[in-house]
Amino acid sequence: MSRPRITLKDLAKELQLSPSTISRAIAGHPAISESTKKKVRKKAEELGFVPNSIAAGFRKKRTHSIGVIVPQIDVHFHSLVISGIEDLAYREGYNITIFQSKDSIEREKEIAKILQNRLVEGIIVCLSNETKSYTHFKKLVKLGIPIIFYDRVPLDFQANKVVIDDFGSAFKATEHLIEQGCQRIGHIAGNQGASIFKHRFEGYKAALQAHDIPYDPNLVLETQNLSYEEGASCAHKFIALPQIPDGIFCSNDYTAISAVQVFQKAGFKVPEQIAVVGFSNYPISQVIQPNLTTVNDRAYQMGEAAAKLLIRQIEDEDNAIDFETITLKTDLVIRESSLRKK
Amino acid sequence: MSRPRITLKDLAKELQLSPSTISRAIAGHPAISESTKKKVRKKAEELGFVPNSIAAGFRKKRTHSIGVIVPQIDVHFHSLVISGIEDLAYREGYNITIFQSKDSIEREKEIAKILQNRLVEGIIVCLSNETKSYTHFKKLVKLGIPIIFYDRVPLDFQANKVVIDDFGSAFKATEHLIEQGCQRIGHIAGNQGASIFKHRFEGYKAALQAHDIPYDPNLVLETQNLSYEEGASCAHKFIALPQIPDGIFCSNDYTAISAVQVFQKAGFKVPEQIAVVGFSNYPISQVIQPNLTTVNDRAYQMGEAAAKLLIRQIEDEDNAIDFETITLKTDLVIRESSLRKK
DNA sequence: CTGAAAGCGCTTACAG
DNA sequence: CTGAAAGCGCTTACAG
Repeated sequence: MSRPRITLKDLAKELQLSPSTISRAIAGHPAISESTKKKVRKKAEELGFVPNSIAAGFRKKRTHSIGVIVPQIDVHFHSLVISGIEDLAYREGYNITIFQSKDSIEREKEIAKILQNRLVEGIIVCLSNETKSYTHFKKLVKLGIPIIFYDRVPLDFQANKVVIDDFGSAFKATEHLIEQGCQRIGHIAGNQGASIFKHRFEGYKAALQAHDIPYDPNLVLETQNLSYEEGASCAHKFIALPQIPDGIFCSNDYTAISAVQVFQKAGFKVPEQIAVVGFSNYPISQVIQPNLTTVNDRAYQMGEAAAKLLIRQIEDEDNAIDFETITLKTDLVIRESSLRKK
Repeated sequence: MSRPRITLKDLAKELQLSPSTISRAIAGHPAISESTKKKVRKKAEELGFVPNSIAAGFRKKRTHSIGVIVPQIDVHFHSLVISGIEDLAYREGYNITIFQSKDSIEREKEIAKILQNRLVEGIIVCLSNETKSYTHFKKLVKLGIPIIFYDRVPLDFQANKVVIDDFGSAFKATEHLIEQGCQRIGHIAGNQGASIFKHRFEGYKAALQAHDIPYDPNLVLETQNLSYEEGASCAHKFIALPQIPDGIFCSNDYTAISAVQVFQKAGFKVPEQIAVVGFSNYPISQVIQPNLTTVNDRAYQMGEAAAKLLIRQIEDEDNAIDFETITLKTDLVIRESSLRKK
């Protein structure tokens, strides 16, 4: 398909100048006279010269490429994060190369291996949910490639991380239910093996305590994946309790929405009889009836922050920066599903 | 950050062999003896040698990189397409570099300019909705870079395209409403400047005609962006008609969902009084009540098909392939919102 | 089976 | 202000 491309050398021959001069003229080097620059640019335009940035990058040992590893691109949270990464990277002159681990530790390891090859100057990762050890990433760090983790971050591993304040978000969400008059608040929890869900659970408990509401373990249901189906089954369990909760804090929007639907079908009014709060502010939360109160987890900003931090590390020549953890604030988006007082 | 990396030369010196031999041994060249290969691999492992694939790619004039330009990553349709592209590319040993045009023709042009630089071997594009002329892509084609368009594809421009059968999908969807007993079927249409929405409109009309139902222009409402808000306002207009439609075919799921909600709030039963069909099979369509009947537009398969076609073109050495258009089949996912007969 | 040499397309320290 | 030369880390046609 590709026909021979015009190179610096071709331009040089054509203009009776040295390749060095052409290179400098194209790059806008101050030592080159304006008249030469003009001549070179005109000829370059005429011949359709486009610098081969692979060659330049190879020479300068730069690719201006950032690797991104996500479990699954079409999960809305991740696509929003990627959008934030891309926007910031684009502004800063970097491009992003994306890989999906498909939540498989094997594939994540393969990808990590590929990325040893100098294709990217740094990496942004959300761990697969199978990942328990981080040796494949340690190898990359050892090779001098900076890595930023976001959302699902490694625990026992010194690294750069961007996370949200899960504890504080859960605290605020639960407190909001209390302020709406709820006294018996349930919690649909994510897998407690993951720190983010543990922190949310703890924020929930702390809010109860802060308001002198006794903690009742029967009101907390742990799920595997916070799936739509699990949300429904949790809701059925809540209904089957001797005394039904009057408020539910859910660790994501899917479970919150399916719980709302189960409650409604069973004849309970949301929010009047049971108020519900979700987590993540998925687009769907503003579409279902009633609109769902939820925590805006700032996925886009998380992507921006991760990219900004990574680029800073890449360009930090004297390697002065140690590891850094950025915690992003969230806000509670109050909608109809929890609003009893107007 | 980066410490000096081990190169072929280092390995060669260490093992008293020539760089050529090392290169061949690592690549598994058949001419090299097994014993040498074993020695080289052992030493490579020991010193942590990782081939610099940028250097190799530069030398071989290959990057194994595919560029993808989408309007917006966090639009579910596009993230699903990207997921399909990534999966296929990964299997074939390519990586994907992603850019967002943000539906801005300016940004799309900038990106096209960047991609002249030999970073990628081919490009997959969904046009920005501002794009009317294709000179920026023609330049890339002239440079020998293969391009595949998907979904929003250029009309008056010879190119490789992957699309779905919009006409046939709309026909099937409308016919389904007729089979459910609808006799007065409305249509919420997308911007008729876009071919995909025009084809859907035409499929709708053709189905009516095929079943001897007169076409009534009052039952067709054109929108700008098929937004949730526009869907609601269309629904209000339908309600205000002297005679309300008993079925609606919508060009996407957002408008379908908001229409359903407006109808329900106004006291109409869906599907009993008004049956509704959407388009795209967004995740939300299986969550809202009633579940939405919709056209599965095979976004993931579209990504796979585009990547497959592109890689074929990249690897088609003698440039034997002319332009190609792939039309994917869709299927109608029948759910509660249109199902009157059980 | 192994090696010496050339070269991919740039950039840049050095020299003038 | 411009040029000659070296080199980034590989691969490969050619030679033996």
